[in-house]
Amino acid sequence: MRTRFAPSPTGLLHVGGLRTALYAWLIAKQSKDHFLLRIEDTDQARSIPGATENILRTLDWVGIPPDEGVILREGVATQTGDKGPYIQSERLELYKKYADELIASGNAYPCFCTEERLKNMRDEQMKRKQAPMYDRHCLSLSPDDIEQRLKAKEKHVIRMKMPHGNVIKFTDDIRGPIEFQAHLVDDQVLVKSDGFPTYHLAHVVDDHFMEIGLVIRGEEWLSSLPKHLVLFAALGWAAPRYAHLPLLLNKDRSKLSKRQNDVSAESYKDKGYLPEAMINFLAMLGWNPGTTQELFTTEELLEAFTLERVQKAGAVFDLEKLDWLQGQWIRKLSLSDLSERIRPIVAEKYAAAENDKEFEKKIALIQERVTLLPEAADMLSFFYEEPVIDTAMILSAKQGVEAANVTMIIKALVDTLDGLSEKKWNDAAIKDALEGAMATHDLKRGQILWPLRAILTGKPFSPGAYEVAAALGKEETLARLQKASAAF
RNA sequence: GGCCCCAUCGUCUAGCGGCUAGGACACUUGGUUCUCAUCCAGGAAACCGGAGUUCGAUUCUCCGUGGGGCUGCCA
Repeated sequence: MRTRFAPSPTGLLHVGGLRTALYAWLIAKQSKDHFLLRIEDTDQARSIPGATENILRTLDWVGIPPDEGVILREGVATQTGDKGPYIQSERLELYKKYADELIASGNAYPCFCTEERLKNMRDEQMKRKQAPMYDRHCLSLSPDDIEQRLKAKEKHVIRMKMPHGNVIKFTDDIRGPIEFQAHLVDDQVLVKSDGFPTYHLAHVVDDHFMEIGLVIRGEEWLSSLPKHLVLFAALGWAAPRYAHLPLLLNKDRSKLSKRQNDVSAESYKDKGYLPEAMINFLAMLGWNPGTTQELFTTEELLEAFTLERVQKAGAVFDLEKLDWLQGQWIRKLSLSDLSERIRPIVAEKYAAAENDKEFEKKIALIQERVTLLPEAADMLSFFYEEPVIDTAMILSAKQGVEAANVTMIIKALVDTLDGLSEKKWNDAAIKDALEGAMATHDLKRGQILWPLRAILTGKPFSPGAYEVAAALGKEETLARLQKASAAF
C-alpha cells in the first residue's frame, strides 16, 4: 500500500502532522511499499524557504524518512521517483489540464465574481441564517459572455459544480460509513485566480497519478471529502481509500494549537526528548495495541499497528505521559548509547566531557535520574568543577549532622577513606569501609553518608555517596573532604 | 446558523449483550533508602441523560445534551 505525507512548507512540522506521517509510514512499510513525501506549496504567500528541509530533518530524527518524492540527500531536499515532480508548484500544467477537462465535461465552470461580491453574498446569507455558499451566479453566464471575458483576460477562478440531488456515500477506514447531501456542499474553488490549484484539485490529481492507495490525513478534512469524491468520479478515476485520523487536542479539548502548546516536533527534540519516546508517545495518542504493552519501538509498532485500532475521538496532548515514556526510554537505552547521546550536550558546558574516558561511569549514576537530556550537564557538574562549599547544607539536623560533630565526622571519613588503597577504590570497598566506620564511631548511616555526599557534590540532591566517591577517585574525594573540614 | 464527526476514571485507553467495568500516566498512602530518583506494595477515581430493543444494556437503535471540526481564491 503506497501512502504519502503531504505537508505545506509553511513552518515547522506540527506534532499532529508527525503522527499522521508516522501512521502513513507504518502502513506503507507493513506492506513493504513506498512512503512518499509531497510538498503542497500552492499557497505562495504562506510558503517559507527552508521549511521543506526542516520537515525532512524531523522525519529523519524519528526514523521515518520518505523513500519516494521529496527526500533528504546529504542534507539537501531533492526529488526521487518516477511519478514526480512531487512539488505542487512544479505541476501547474497538469492541474490546468484537468481543470479544463472538468469544465469541458460540465463538472466545473469559470467564476468571475469579485471578492467584494462574494463577501456581500455571504453577509446576506449569514443575515438570513443560511449556510454561506456560492450562489452559482456565474453558472448562468452565456457561453459567449464567458468567451468574451476569458479573451479579455478577466480575473477569474474555476469552481467545481457539485451534483445537487446526489447523495455521496463513502466508507472511511476509521469511521465507517458516512453520507453527504451534495446540494449542501459548496461549489469549491479548484483553481485560484493566480493559476494555482487549491488543495482539493491538487489532492485528487496528485494522489491519482502518484498511485496512492490510502490517504491518511487529519479529521479536519472529513468535511471536504465529498468534494474529493465527486472530483474523482468526474475525472473517471477510482478514489483511494481514506482514513481520517482523530485530532490532537489542547487541554480544553479544542484543536491542538500553538497558543496553548508547543506544537512543533522540533521543539521536543530541542528540549532533549528522545526520538524513541516521541514516536512511542505519538503512536499511542489515538491508537492502542489492545494489550497492556505501553513501550513500543518502531519495529514493534510495525508489528502491532492496525487502522482498526485507531480511535475515533480526539486525544488530548498530555505531556505528563510523554515525560514518563521519556524516563522509560532513558533507562532502556544501553549505557554507551545513552552516553553518546548526552556527551555532546554536557561537553557544551564542560569541555572535559568531550574526551572523558570515564564518561559512561558517570552516566550510569544519572541514568535513573535524568528526564530531559540537557539536565545531565547540571547533574554531572560536580565532576567537572569543584563544588562551592556550603556549610549550611552539609549540616543536617534530620540526619544528625550538627556543628558539634561535623568536624569529627569528616575526620572519620578522611581517616577511613585514606586507609583504602587506590586499587580498592570502588563502590563495594568504599561501602564496606564506611560501614566499618559507622560501627567503630557509633554513627548512623545518614551521619556518614549525608555529609560525604553533600561535600562531594555540593548539591542537596544527587546520586549516592558511595557511587560518587568511587567515580570521583580517591585523591579528589579526600581533597574535597579536607577542604570542607577547614571550612568549619 | 448549516453540514459532518465524536462521547468509559482528571488524561491516554481496554471492553465488541451478562465483568467486583481492566491497564497506564498523573494523584495519594506505605515500603526500600544518606538526598533525589529508581524500584515494590496499596488507595481514591469513569460508563453524559432519556426513551426503546432485549430475560439482561457501558455495549444495539432513536432523541436529547455536551465537545470538536468544517463552513476561504489556507492547507
